[in-house]
Amino acid sequence: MTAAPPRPPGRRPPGQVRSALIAAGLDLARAGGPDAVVLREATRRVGVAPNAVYRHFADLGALLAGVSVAAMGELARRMREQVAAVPVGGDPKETAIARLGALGEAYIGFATEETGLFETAFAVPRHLEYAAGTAGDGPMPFQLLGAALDDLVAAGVLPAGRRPDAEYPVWSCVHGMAVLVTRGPLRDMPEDCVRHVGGQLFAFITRGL
Amino acid sequence: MTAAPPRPPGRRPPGQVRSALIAAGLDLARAGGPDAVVLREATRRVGVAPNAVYRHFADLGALLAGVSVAAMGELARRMREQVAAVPVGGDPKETAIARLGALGEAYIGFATEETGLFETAFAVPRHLEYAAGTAGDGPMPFQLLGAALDDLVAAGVLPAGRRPDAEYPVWSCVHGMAVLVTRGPLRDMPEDCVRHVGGQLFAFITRGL
DNA sequence: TGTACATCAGTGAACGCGCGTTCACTGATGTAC
DNA sequence: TGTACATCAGTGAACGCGCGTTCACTGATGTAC
Repeated sequence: MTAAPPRPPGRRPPGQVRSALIAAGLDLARAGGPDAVVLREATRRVGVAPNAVYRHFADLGALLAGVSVAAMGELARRMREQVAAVPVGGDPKETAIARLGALGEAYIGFATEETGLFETAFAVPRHLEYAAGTAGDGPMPFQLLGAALDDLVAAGVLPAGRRPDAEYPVWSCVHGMAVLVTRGPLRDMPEDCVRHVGGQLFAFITRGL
Repeated sequence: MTAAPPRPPGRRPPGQVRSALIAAGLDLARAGGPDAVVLREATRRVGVAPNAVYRHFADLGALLAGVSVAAMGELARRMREQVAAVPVGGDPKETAIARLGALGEAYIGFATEETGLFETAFAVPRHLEYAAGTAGDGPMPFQLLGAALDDLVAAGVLPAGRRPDAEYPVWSCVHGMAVLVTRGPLRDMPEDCVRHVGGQLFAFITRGL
């Protein structure tokens, strides 16, 4: 687990060590959450001396921040995928609602299946990236939710007067359930029960909008 | 910060060291969350040798669990207080709704003002205590929410058919907002903005019920 | 009432651990003349 | 085209730190006879 394939010491192609450190950090985060992202272990996995990190990051915090952003990008990627899989061409109202549901399912699915990454994504304050939108190769979760809500308004499901700041209640619901179910008191609720509660939550949200 | 008043070494009244360790752990948790609950620092504050802990707890995990339960009890106490402050005798519907609002406000207030304790309360899985109800000197948060929902049914606000498991969506909403606002991406949202979003969330919940 | 003894909450000293970080260095790469 | 030199990504060794835990101990408290 701690050994990297034996590598001749020396210089690597530019940028490779940096991205390898992020990747190793992601693996550590996947397995153990943000606290498991540890400088020395990351360097061991990359096959590099511990202090080599400082050529690419100011300190451990900077590395962790990079890992956190990557984890958030991974969540966003998954949300984008799942929303893109919603069939188009049917009733616009139903399509818009289904898109919102797909976002929520992706969010909770990611939290459930990749709990360590999920935690890591929220472990470091990265206000700028979240607000500005694209930290990866596409819109981030908050923007995706905003777009889905705009669709709901366009489809006539959500009254325009309730649109402003509607992100927050919806996000709160879904994030709260994700946290309660993965790290909170509901953490070992059986899976079908989680599914049931998830469906209930979705009904609750659509009523609330 | 690390010094305790000089104390003659030796035996203390029974149970005192144990509760002092929990109290010291709570102080550490208050200031720095669950990761700050550290065995040696707790013993320093109590004025006792580090290994004295093992007379009262199996290990650090057991101490942390005790601190966690105490923190959860503190949250519950605050919720009970705030719900008891809701004036009675008016319209039963409005009273029942106001009680639910008081619970939510207490929850988010606690998360905001005592973020370290809030995190610590949820840091350790204590399924038994949560499920069984009273870990402190009164009902725990989950039971309080259940009672408030029962009141809503009795007052005719919440249709009885939607009562079963209604705890989960509501809890998710409130918990999610508490997390997002204290440790999540919204962590340094200005206070009046948080208040606004909180009100919006409450409206969202009452619509959803 | 007095005495022997078990219990038990405390002590001091030490253990090994893995961590983040700093230092002075080396040697390859790329650039200026 | 060749040579001197700056840049920079890597190295090995060491630093101090605070942690959780274990060990053999001591001395007061409470109990049995």
